[in-house]
Amino acid sequence: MAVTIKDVARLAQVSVATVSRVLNASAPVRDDTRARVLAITRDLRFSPNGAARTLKRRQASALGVVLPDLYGEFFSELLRGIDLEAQNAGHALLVSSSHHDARGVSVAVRAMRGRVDGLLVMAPEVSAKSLAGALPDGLPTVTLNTAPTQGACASVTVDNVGGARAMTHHLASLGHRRIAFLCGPSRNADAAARLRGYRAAMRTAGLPVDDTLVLHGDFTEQGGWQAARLLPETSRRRPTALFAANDAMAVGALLALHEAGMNIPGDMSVVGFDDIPIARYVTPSLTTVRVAIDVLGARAAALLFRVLATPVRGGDAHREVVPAELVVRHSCGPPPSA
Amino acid sequence: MAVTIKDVARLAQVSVATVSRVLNASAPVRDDTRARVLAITRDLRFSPNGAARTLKRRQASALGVVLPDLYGEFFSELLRGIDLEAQNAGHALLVSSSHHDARGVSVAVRAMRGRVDGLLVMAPEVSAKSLAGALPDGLPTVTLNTAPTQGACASVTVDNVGGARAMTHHLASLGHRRIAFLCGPSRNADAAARLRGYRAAMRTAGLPVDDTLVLHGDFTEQGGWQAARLLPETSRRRPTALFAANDAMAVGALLALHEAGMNIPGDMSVVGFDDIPIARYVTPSLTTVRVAIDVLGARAAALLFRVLATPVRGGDAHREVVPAELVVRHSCGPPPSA
DNA sequence: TGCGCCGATGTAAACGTTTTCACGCCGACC
DNA sequence: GGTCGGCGTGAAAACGTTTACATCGGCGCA
Repeated sequence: MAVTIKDVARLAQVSVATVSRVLNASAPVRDDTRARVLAITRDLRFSPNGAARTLKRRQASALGVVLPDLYGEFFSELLRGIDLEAQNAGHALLVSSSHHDARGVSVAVRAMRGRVDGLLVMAPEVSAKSLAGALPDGLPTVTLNTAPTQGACASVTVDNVGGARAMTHHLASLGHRRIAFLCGPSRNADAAARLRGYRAAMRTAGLPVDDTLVLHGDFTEQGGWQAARLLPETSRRRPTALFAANDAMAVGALLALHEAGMNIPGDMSVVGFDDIPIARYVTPSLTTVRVAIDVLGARAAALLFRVLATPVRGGDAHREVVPAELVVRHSCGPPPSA
Repeated sequence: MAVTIKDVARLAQVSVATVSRVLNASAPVRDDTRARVLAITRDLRFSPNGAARTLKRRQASALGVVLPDLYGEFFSELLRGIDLEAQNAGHALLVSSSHHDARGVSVAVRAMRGRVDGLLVMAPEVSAKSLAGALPDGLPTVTLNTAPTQGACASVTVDNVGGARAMTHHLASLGHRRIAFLCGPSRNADAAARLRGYRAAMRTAGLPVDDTLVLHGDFTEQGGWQAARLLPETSRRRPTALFAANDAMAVGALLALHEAGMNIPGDMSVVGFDDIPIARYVTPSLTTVRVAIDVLGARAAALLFRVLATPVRGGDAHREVVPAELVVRHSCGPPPSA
């Protein structure tokens, strides 16, 4: 029913081989023959069947992108960065989201076999071990922001530790001594890394890491609101600064503290992580850590292409880290006692 | 090199046909045979080659998504809605963006032939005619928010006219008589429809549509800022309300008017369109028109599946409109004179 | 007992490309 | 003038599946 290379060949009175050669410029063809073939191709609006081409060439010109979710600006930016790089290389993107557990990732990945040349996998909530089990054997893969795999799998991560450390240091140097940290989901690798950075910086600054200073959150605005709501009622040992593990929670916290009649940053400093666009618009504007998410995506795609280009699948497990940079706005200041 | 169905067949001591039957449950197979095949499949971590499967089955279990861009929350939400619906139907998404002109759309679409079952195309800046030329013959397509095609092509659009009309009516009923409209890009179909809605409502309210009331913008925050900057200096015929064709521009305008020392909404009302998340967080929070973008995406995907399911390609050109709803916040009020 | 049917399996032909191999032709070289 | 090599082309074999068709044993039924 659909027009195939055979139809073109028949009408142009050449063999299918010649048509293929014309379309791919893969071998010399006489000028008049080429012209005839191209004319028919245009007339029939022929375009080669991607599946057949992929099958024969053993290369799909597509990258698989497996994401835990598609909600919010983070993924939008990530995808944009990836797309930019993929488009440059003439590759399409086969995306699949809502895969939170290893099983989900596994089925998504299996469905992609034979239709993509490589995989970009982001699964911050899946342990390294089960992820390794879910990934296929033959397919080059780059993991994004995932707990480090022992397997020989390239990866790109954000410098969560460095960013969190820089932020904590900043707060400490403003004079804060009791700095609370609002965690993300417990199994999330990003969240864990940020907590580590906070802890390390607190130690370096000679500040105690009291367990009551570490609050539990879930990366949602709602969660941030709930966690912060209880804060004003804390006794005199109340923290003077709140470091939320992501901006969404920081925004929620801002809201809660505001509702409780607190002055930010006068009574308490509140800071976040990610620098989502909203961070600039809340009042007071949010001090945070900027992650160039599109760069993260682009770097991951670029790395994947490099892996694809190297003929030998070296087990060197290339690892890249994209920097995270402190952005100081108006939601933090010196502690009230100072 | 990669493991194929033949390897499985050989090790399980059956024919490839039987393996296929087991994996697809397409014909009865004896229990012990099935068990043997499944065991080997697991052992070898076999998963069928998608390209081969697609080629033979003549169905890809994938949808093509062609977008003008990937920037910002709009596309993120759109994609999420589409993904939701596609995932339900067991389909993957092949996305391709940065196609602003008909040529770009054309190459993107051609690259997808044979790898997708249907197409979701969003190209608000491409005229109906050239879009029709770019779309392939055999591939079912649903256009999103695109100027109505005369071709028999299903489409889903946002009720831009209705939304703009509702907003204009709201402003008029607050007492505004000079309501300025900040346009989007000139060839953008959404922008054009919103302008039409504004004009219609002005007429209905018996208000004059002065040409000096219609400002040119480009849907960016920057553009909104520039357009609004000149506003305070306007003579006594200055508008008392500014209706921006999208939220990004409204936010820019808010900023510019603020910088010029104007009080919003005391001195001037500012409203937008889209209800992007930021709209809630700017001060004053932005009155706007809410478009459930994820619903738009989901509806489009659902419609495409329905088209795919109908065996006869009827030329009925199903058309769906998703409603747009007025959201009143704090950036608008009665005009200063009132 | 013979006929027909069904259930379980194998064989092989597609699907639409790309690519290897072979072939005929022409000009060049010894 | 025969051999050699490159250029343009066609025939056909892949690529990894699914599936129509064939085969074969066993069972029910007349």
